Amino acid sequence: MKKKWLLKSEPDTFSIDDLQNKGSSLWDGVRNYQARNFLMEMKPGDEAIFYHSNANPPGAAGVAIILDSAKVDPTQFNPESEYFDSKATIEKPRWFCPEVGFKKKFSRLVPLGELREHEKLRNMTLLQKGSRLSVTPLVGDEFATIVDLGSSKKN
DNA sequence: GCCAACGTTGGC
DNA sequence: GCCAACGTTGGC
Repeated sequence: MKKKWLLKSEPDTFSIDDLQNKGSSLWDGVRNYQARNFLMEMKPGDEAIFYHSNANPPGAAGVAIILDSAKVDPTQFNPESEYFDSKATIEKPRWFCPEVGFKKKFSRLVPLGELREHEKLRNMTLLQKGSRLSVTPLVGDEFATIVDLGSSKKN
């Protein structure tokens, strides 16, 4: 069974356009255990909403597809990297990242405010108070609902 | 830039 | 194991 996810990224760092240009990318740099556990659950063929956080406006920007399940995140071993983790060792890596491919960019960015207003997205993890997780599962028809919004004109 | 809501760290 | 201090996230 294919699962659906939501991946947050700051567009100043890595945007849907960057993913489109590269075609695919390791989803590295996640340094939160709960988010990591979700990354490790991802399977090839799973799809994810690509969400722009810390943007103006923040919102859903497109769709990504998981190309390969999570493997060891190489940035944790690199002292030059901002994601370096001195407590991680080759024998006991802490962080893992899947390979993520570009699927599509929405015809319009669906702003956070509009996601909040949508009846069917009421229980979405992203919208819960204080939710800062950068990787969350989508349930029910949340994924399809957001894709519909991103593929249509604003009402 | 502000600040609420978290997560992590480290002394005890 | 508790918890205060600190750091980060992310909307506004």
